[in-house]
Formats: sequence, C-alpha cells, structure tokens
Amino acid sequence: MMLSFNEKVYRAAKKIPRGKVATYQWIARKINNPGSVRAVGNALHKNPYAPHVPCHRVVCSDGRLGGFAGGAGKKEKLLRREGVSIKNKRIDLLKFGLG
DNA sequence: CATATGACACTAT
DNA sequence: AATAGTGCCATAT
Repeated sequence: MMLSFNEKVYRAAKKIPRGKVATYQWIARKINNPGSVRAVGNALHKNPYAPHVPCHRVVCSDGRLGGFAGGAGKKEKLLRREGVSIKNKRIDLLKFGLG
C-alpha cells in the first residue's frame, strides 16, 4: 500500500519510546527523506492521530522544543511528565544519542 | 500548473 | 551567544 509522506512521518514518530525524544531531522532521515525536515514538522502539525502518535516527543535539532499544535507550554509539560528533563527551555540531545 | 505556508536546519553576521 | 537571512520539502489553495 502506498504510504503518503505524512503517514511515514507518523509511523516513525510512533516508534519513539516514552521518556525519550527525537528531532525532526532524525525523523526525516528515518523515513529516508533527509532535508524534508520542514515537511516533517508540517506533517506533525496536522497529525490526525494526535495522542496515538507521540508528536510531543519530536523537538528541534538544537534542543529547543519547537512548536506544538496544542501550545508550546503543553508540549514541555508533557515531556517533563514522561521524564524528560528540560533546562532553560532546552533538552540535552546528547543524552539521547542525538546532538 | 503556480504561489503561499509552516511544529525546521544551516550559515553568516 | 544571539539574531537574521537563506534553503528545502511536502501540502493546501
């Protein structure tokens, strides 16, 4: 079956385990479309599978949270709730093997 | 088909 | 370090 770009994004995001985060870039690479980071963000913004897909676990490549459809503040809260420590509006990507 | 938009990333200043 | 400007790609209109 033909998966649209967005669906690929949701699939990749779905793999992100609880308590962990991934970058938009990470997703873009995972779906074999590096450079489509923007489109990835777009897909997650639309994200019709809201809670089903942990879109809140996707952050910027520089460690900042990025955006969130329900409000940036909400995103931070959700992440902290899952055990992700956020310092000065930033996340240690190194801690997750990214950066 | 062309233009505009966006939850990014990178480089230059 | 912080702030602009540029590039990039998939959708929506």
